[in-house]
Amino acid sequence: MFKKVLIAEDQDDINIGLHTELKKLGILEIDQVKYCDDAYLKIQRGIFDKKPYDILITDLSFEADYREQDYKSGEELVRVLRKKQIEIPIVVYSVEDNSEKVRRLIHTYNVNGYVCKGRKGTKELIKALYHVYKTSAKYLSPKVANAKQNTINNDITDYDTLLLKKLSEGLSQKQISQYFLEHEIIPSSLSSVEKRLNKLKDILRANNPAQLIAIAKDAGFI
Amino acid sequence: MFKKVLIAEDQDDINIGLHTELKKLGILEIDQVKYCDDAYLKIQRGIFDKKPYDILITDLSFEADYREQDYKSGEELVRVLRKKQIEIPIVVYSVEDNSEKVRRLIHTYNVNGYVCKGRKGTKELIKALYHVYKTSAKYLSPKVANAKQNTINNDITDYDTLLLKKLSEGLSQKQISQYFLEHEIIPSSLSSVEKRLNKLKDILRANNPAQLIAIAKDAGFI
DNA sequence: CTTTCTTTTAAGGCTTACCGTAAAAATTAC
DNA sequence: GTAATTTTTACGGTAAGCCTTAAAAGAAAG
Repeated sequence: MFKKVLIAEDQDDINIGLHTELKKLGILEIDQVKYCDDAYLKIQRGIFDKKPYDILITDLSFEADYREQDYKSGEELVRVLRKKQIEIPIVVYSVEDNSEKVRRLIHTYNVNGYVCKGRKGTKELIKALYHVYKTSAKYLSPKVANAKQNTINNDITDYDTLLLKKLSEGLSQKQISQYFLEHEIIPSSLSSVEKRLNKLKDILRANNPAQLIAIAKDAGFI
Repeated sequence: MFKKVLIAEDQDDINIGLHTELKKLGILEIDQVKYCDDAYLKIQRGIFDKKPYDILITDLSFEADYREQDYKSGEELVRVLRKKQIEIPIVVYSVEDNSEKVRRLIHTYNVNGYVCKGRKGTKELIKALYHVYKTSAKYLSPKVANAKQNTINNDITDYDTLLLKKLSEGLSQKQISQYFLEHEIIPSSLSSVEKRLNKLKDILRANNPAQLIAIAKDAGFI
């Protein structure tokens, strides 16, 4: 099994829980950090000292506080690691279950596993660790197993989330069109904004902008 | 200190973490449930057996799964307990930090403490437990300490929240008026719905229904 | 009971959203 | 290069939301 593990997770109760469980697996070196910047530094340090971590377990969302951070989320941490060619095995451990995000992490950043926190989160995490240790295949929680296929992509794009965000900020469709024009985001015409919004209402089964925002908020797009 | 504690929390890693920490405090009987229904039954059973729990620590959000539940959230659990006159001390332990929800829990359901999960969540929870054990005052995490005042948002009535809810469900103003008429909620006219919505937009500083829903969601009214 | 005040309802013009159609521009295919 | 396809933009009519004014109904005061 892995011997030297780094956990990036800001919630302290989860840290205690994970520490308790991983110790039971016989993992001796378990380092835990509450900020992504610390994780990055520790990983770099490990490489420098020729004692690299065997695996990184990271959350996605980290609460912002007084400490200024370069990397504010697990995704940013993963991005910089891969960008710097640091090929440490990574398992993401998060409550998020948005397929698009999972797909991105798996395919773009080549993370080795994605485990959803929940009633059986730690059990699945342990399964994922064994899985990643033994095989080269990706481990995915049952909840997000469908994210493996990189094909079906009728999901929500960055353009869409920006659109929803602007709508939730009180801009009219006309104003959004104007905003897109000014910020050179294409398509920017009122018609296009309308069309996109229509598609979103179709996908999210909303009758009007108000319900659209309600659903988008609940689903976590904005 | 409390001797018999019940924890309602669905995430298993947090359960392990809390168990580890509370055991250190010398609490002998720590029961943990992953569903609100189970929490309710256990509390009832404790009273029936004349061995009631000293305190309930509960999360707010519970993930829905195959098991059908009567009480689907911590708030519903708290509501039914207070409705049945079960005056067990309660500390809510959640990631949510919106003041309106905290205010509602504190004032309407008379919970004894509200602790935000986070980097120092368990430490604060322990502080809250001591606080509730020793005093009759409410314990609030620093993040939500401002929720103590019950003054600010008294303008928003039950009528308003229903209105916002219906709006978020995709009903047009006309349909909401119709709904009110059918359910004998007064005022029900389209004009009145408009007027009230206008006032809400004024209070919550929203430009249009979409932003209104966004703000209401964030503030926890719906 | 009458007057006064507040709340509720009604009606108008005016703006924004919604929906279909179609032209213009950009991609892709040939 | 042209033709075909998709994407983006434009326009027009209907519905919904927005805003003001004012009448009708209810509640409070004399």
